[in-house]
Amino acid sequence: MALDRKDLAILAELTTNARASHTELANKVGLSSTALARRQKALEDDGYIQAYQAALDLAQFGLTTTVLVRIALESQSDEALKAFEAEVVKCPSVVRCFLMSGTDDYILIVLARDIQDFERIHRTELSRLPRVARVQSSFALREVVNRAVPTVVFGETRR
Amino acid sequence: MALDRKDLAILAELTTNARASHTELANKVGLSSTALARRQKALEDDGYIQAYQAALDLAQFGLTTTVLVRIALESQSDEALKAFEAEVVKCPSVVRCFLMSGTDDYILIVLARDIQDFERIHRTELSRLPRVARVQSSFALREVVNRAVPTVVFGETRR
DNA sequence: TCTCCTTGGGCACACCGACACGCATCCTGG
DNA sequence: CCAGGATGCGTGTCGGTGTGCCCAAGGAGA
Repeated sequence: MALDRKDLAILAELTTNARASHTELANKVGLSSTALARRQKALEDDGYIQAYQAALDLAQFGLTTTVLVRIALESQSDEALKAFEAEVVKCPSVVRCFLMSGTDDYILIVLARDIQDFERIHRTELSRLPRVARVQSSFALREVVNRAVPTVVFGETRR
Repeated sequence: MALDRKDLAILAELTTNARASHTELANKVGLSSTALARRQKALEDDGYIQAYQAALDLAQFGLTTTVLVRIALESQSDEALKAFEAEVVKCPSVVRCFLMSGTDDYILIVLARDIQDFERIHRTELSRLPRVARVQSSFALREVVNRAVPTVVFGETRR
């Protein structure tokens, strides 16, 4: 299935206003409400739209500190990876975890209230992860770009 | 303003089903639709809920490769930072960019179709960024955790 | 060239549900 | 005992959503 510009316009709008009604979207895209409803349903059924979710302001919850954590394991054996991953998914402050190529085995993104809070997270969550050989933390001083979807998606021109 | 468990339950549910109706949410949380409507509006007005957005399946768009890019600048002067940041926000394949403490100046998260596509991005987007001294790329082999909101948010117990 | 068929769009309508309001109740704290 | 805040119920109105039908455009085949 290929997407045309109107599909991309629908997706671009829904990534901003997920609760927009059919008529509302139809006006912005330049379609009738029924044609738009068909397209939107197709985008959902074909899996382009995974879900509709509320975006929370994490700063409002006091989570203003982002930390990148590099973790190297004692060994890269399959058993060690499985043991580590089974535990890291339980860490409540971890929002992302990548298994990486290169020297570092894993990279985590951790959200904390402040530096003191990260010390607590380091002690209660990270240091309890199994098979860890080395942990290296870097603090994010500022977030320059934060997009859910790369703009390249909406720039494609098919059809 | 403090949030109680019901507020957190509302937020937890809305981060999954942003289009849920008042009655639907009310049943899950254990409130009447009118009490829920008041709370939801308060959460929006107080800024806890920033927006409602559709989550796209980026793999459906062919973006299956995540790359972490470490960038060091020639100098950390304010002018160099500003020049770099003004350009990096224009890169269509960059989804996140942090100004970091420590040795690396910036860390980017880039989404690409595959390794060949990242070569193109490296050539057309990254290598054109100003004041760059060193670029180091690491490929994510797998995404172990990917959460929009840390689970710690919903575990708080106030009131 | 003509015709058939498919695909996508628009119009109209009817139904169902959501949303907002008013009011009574309850609980808690002063 | 009272006052304020929060809840729940009921109701009415409004809007969205889904359906059926028709139309236009384009492609395939005879």
